[in-house]
Amino acid sequence: MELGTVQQAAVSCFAQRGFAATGIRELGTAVGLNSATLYHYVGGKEELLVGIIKNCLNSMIDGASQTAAAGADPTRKLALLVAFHVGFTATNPKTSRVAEHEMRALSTENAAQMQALRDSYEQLFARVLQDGTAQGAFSTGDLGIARLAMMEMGTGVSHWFRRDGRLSLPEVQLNFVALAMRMLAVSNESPLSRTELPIPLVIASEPEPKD
Amino acid sequence: MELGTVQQAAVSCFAQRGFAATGIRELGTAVGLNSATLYHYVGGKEELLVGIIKNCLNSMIDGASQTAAAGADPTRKLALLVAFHVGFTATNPKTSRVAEHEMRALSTENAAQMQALRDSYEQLFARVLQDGTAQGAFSTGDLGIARLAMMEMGTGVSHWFRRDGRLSLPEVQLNFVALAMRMLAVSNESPLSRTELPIPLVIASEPEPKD
Amino acid sequence: MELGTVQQAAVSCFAQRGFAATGIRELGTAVGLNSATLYHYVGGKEELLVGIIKNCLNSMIDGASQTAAAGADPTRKLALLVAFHVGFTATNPKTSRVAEHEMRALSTENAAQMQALRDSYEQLFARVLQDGTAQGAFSTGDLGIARLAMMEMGTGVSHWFRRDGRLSLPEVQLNFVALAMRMLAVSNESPLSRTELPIPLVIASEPEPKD
Amino acid sequence: MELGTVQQAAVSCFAQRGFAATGIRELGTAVGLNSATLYHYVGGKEELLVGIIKNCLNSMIDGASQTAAAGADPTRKLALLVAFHVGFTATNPKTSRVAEHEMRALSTENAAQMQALRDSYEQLFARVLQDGTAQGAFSTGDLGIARLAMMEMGTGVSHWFRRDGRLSLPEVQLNFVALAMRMLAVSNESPLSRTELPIPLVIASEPEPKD
DNA sequence: TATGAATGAGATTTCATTCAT
DNA sequence: AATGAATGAAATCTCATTCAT
Repeated sequence: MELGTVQQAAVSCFAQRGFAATGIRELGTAVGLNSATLYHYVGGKEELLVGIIKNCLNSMIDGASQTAAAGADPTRKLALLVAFHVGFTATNPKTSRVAEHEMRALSTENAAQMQALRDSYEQLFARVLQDGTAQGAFSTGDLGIARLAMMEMGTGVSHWFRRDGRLSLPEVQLNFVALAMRMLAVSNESPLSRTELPIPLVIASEPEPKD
Repeated sequence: MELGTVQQAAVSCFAQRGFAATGIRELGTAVGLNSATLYHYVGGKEELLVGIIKNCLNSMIDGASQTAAAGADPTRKLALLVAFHVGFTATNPKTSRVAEHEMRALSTENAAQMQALRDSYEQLFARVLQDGTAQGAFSTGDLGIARLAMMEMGTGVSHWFRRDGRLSLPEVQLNFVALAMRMLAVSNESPLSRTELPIPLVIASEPEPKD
Repeated sequence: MELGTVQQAAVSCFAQRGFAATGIRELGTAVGLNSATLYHYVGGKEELLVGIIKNCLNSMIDGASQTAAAGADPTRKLALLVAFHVGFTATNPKTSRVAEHEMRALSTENAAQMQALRDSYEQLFARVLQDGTAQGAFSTGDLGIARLAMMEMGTGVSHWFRRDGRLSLPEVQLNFVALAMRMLAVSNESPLSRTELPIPLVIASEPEPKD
Repeated sequence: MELGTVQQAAVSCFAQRGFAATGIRELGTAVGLNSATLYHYVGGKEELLVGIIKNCLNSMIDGASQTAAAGADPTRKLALLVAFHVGFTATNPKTSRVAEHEMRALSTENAAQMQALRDSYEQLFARVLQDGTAQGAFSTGDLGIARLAMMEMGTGVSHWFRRDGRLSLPEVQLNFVALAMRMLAVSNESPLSRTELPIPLVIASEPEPKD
């Protein structure tokens, strides 16, 4: 029995019913383990959640950092970030959702640590937007609103994207890049070709889509 | 003791801690009532939540319908809808959030009823988008994505808007209208003047911002 | 259902099996209450124990203070204290035992509070012994040892005294007074007549002897 | 890894927190062993306790028998027994305490066996007291009470004696002998010289004082 | 000799809810 | 309108113990 398996079951339940509404026995049943045995693998319900969120946010930070580094100018950097964000969210929808709105279930201490990670991630976007604005590449009414709107839009992908849906992931990514470019009044709507899109990875805690 | 007061306390707790993590005794304490007394006002924990969500969605549907009716063409209709959505969400942030993601806590039956209401609301947007596209007023990669992105963006407002923040509500509304127009390749970014913006109402279940 | 009844059941169990080995369900059964209902009366297992110990020690302090005040000189004061201590212990044997050696089960905070009370009680004896020694009324090898031995002796009564045993309580009290007098080299072995003995009270938490 | 080491750790925990409140994993940690490994050395939690108590009581019986045998008359025999009892208790305070009041944690069967051993030990004192009384060497109000008081007094030593305290062990022993002599109205308060005092041994299960 | 994995039973405590008053 | 008392069910977590390795 691997930790990832337990995390997958947990994410599956947490995403559907919520952390507080999910019992630890339920999780045990889901992975075929006695509830007491779960405590062998994870120290407790909160530790389990912390582990999931921490892994998720670290993957996001690492992935976004590396992706953005490949962009030569702010416009391309931002396009890559948007594509990454959408890609990650679409590829790890349940983990993303759990990482986003079960932070309130954490104790003060853990919540602070996780919030710091999330802030790091959002800073990656904020910095590129600032750089681009400073260089005159972007133009928008309010920079803060644009950033928030863009991130929220991408995050929302987790609610509706289906791997076998009408649009493929690259199509969705390109669509969002185009929306972002318009929001920032960039003339070239397609700074990225399809082959340049970052290819997202499935992280350990993401359950099979059917779960 | 009025029902609205109880709902406000409930929304305050549900928005912060979540429905499942909020105890009925906690709510009693919050409004200065014995937990048993709450059962005089609300039939139970789920009924309380249902009442809140139903009121909220009905207000949204009514408000959006009336607002959109005032628009002469699809472009103005959509602008009004976006402004309304942002306005409602910013004015009733906690109730909106609860209505959005505590639906999973409902029993199958209640969940279906509420989902039907939400679908009605989203249909208002979908119809205008379709009309406008048919008339050649809008142009975008994918209509479904554009709609989802627009709604998600607006919903996200509940997470960060503050009445005493850097931007006033009308400013935020106009900003979002502009973003939407760009997303749909409408040439006129400002189809609405500030005086034409719908003025949102605070609904009964929305607690004071400080709560 | 009264608090005293719950305390009696608790003391009965704690004295026999120990605090840690006694389940809260067991207590519920003993008083004919659902385990959840117990939390209506006592806030928790530890609060229950704290309540018992606090009552017991306060009764001891009050009783001993008042009793000693009736003695004119150190010799009579000490005789009265010994008689009181033996009387209290014999009358409330189970509560005494619980109050004595389940203090280790308390949290640091509660333990400190209770220890302070116990110290107050022991000070009553220490002060009289010092006064008597200063006045030349007592003579013994080591004052500290004499005090500890005397108290331990009296406490031990809880292990063997039976109300219907070979010796009546006044007889036991007089016996212990005599032992104490000898230990302190007081010439008069019987400074108290039988009618002067303090008559101990049964405190609320002490269960019926048969329990 | 030796059995004695495990017993020492166990006694240390049992004396401090009590048998029921001490986990077997806790013991494992204390001796640097996996909890499963403990089952190689001791058959289980109760067997561990039984082993400790049995060793302790056997040491007491053997030591007291041999010590008493060296006394020529009841007075000296009793003085030696008191000195031994105090010495043993002061030298093995934690094991003594555990052996005394964790017997209640044993199953009926084991409890009966251990009680039989304890009875043997107490009989050693009872017999000497009877002999001495028959010979007119002792005089006291009630023989049973005197015996119980004497033993309790000695047992209490485990609560306060410190090897580096104000009084050395021989001093304490002589003090208690004197108290006992007075309690029995023996004219010679010091039937034993300091060199005649029994020198107690540290038994295998007694942990280092600092533990 | 030593251990990680596993578990059934049971620990304390909280929950939403009902009901007599 | 309001509440204290009561409860069955379920929550999280710990326990002593076993067993394959």
